Amino acid sequence: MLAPRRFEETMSLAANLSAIFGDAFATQGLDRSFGLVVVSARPDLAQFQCNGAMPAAKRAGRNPRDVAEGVLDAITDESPFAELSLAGPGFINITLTEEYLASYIDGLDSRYGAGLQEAKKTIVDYGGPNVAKELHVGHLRTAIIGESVKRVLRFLGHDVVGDVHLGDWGMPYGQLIAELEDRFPDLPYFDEEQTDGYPETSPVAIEDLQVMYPEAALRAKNDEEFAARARAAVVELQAGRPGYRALWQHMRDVSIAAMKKVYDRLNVHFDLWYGESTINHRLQPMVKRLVDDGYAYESDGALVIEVMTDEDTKEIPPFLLLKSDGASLYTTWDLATIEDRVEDLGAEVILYFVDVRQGLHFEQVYRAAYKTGIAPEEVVLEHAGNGTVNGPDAKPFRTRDGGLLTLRELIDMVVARAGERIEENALATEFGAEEKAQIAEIVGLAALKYGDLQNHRSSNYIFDVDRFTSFDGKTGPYLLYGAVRMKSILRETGSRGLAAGPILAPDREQERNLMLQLARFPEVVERTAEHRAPNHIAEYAYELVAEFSRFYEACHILKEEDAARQASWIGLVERTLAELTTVLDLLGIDVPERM
RNA sequence: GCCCCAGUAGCUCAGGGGAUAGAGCAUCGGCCUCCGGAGCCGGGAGCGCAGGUUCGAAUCCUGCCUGGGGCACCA
Repeated sequence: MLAPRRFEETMSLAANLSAIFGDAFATQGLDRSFGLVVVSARPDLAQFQCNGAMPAAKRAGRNPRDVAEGVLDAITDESPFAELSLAGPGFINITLTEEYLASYIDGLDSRYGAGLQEAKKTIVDYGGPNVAKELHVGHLRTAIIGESVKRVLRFLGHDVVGDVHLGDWGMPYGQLIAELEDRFPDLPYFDEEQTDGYPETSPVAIEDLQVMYPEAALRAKNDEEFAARARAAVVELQAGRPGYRALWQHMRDVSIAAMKKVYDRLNVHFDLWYGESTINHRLQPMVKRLVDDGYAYESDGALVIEVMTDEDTKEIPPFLLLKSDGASLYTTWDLATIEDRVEDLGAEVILYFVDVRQGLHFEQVYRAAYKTGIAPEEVVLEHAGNGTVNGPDAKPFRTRDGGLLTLRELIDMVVARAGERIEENALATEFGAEEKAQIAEIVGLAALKYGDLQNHRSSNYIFDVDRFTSFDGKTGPYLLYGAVRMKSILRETGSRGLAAGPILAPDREQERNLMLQLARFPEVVERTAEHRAPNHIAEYAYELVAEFSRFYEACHILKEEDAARQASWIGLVERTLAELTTVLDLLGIDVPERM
């Protein structure tokens, strides 16, 4: 079956054609959706194809070739088509006239044919870093995949809010408070008599926390007395003990400041810096209601919600609402966060860009949310899981000594390698050291992001700094090179007083293919949004640059003697650069002026 | 034990029930009077196994094999 599509919403080339064929199917008493036109799988035969005659015939109990004949006969306006033909069991092959294609490209605006979807209030939950711990490799994918999908959804007209959703409310902060109390017992935060007037500056820097946290965590593991104090500290923190809250606020502030530096470098920007603590005020009322309404019951001393239903053939463990000591935990917070997002933010769609290994957890949370009415049925809760960044051994990436690599170190590594590549290739030789460093930063980040985003979000991939920073092949640097070369051409034509003119009907294969490529953008963006998977648009970026390179090879703009043709080509370069820049921006990748 | 995900070219990965399964790297062979050769053109090479559904399956279903991951008081 064909998936139902609402192609009225866009003005894309394929959508225009789909509308024409949809009408033709409708005159045959068949569903319009069978008119879906897609890029041909056989470019040697046609540019586009419509396969709807086969499923339509099956449903109508007719012969597919007859249906296709009927559809072709029903097309009233054949002016866009250079050729329409029937092939095989019922494929309709479509080739456009050069004039129709050129006129379509000529009419493109800054949306490149993409329509706006019905706006949904969408919360994108990505990041999820823990306070007091430096960002590490594990935070890379969620950040850049979430950022890209956020941008894509926004481009398509959705009302999108990105939330970092900090891990800021669990055991680590009890452990840190207990650890700090041991080390600095005289600090005012630990004086139970004092309830305000705490210092404004933090007693600990982020570097202190990064050293202290692992030590405290280890201690809690081996020292039961310490662990008990840490647990007690969490309870008091969550209950609102002023000194603990003030200290916690310091830890949170210095952590966020450190994280922002890394996220800014990645071009990842959150609208909300909410965290688990944000919904603390909701916990007690929510739990009380869930108990009162009979959803939550006691099991082994803990409070749980049954989330398995009669239809389930598999085992789903109950949702843990409160621990047996009465404390809340991440499940509680995630549920209350849904309540918060629905009630306070008006969320219609909540997307979680979190490691795929959290799959069962989210399934439980979503089931609990729907069952209890915290999420109304029409609210979409979706876990867009991401895989891991692996080392050469195909296991999650580690440093040589087995430790976790911080995200900052990872970025530095790629940027340094990109800088070496620039030197090796004797590029940017005329630039000063500062500009070179800026270029290396942009190129390195493009290499890192494109190396990641070209993989499907849910698959693991092998991190290979040499491959990612290579200037050959399907890499970030190659894409930037393509964009920079376009800029270079436009600078050159501009300096010669040459301007863009109307797009003429293509008279070379490479010119036509570039136009056809430019026209594919809308469906790619929609597919990216639908699957919450930036690899589709990453693939498209490569195809676009590759198509441009062929055009560049075949159509020498400066040498072209026909002024109208030359102006048309300049216009084509302008449109290609503009679309590519948009595509790269949707991936969160910046383009330098020169490199 | 149960559940989830994956297995596609030598390597790293795409792939939307449709025709002849695509890229990049590597490899072999071509192309520099030319806007930036970081390029372009071409060759060889592949869907884990066995069934099933379908006019049509890498794609959907079942079983098996292999690998990774997850299974309430950590997040």
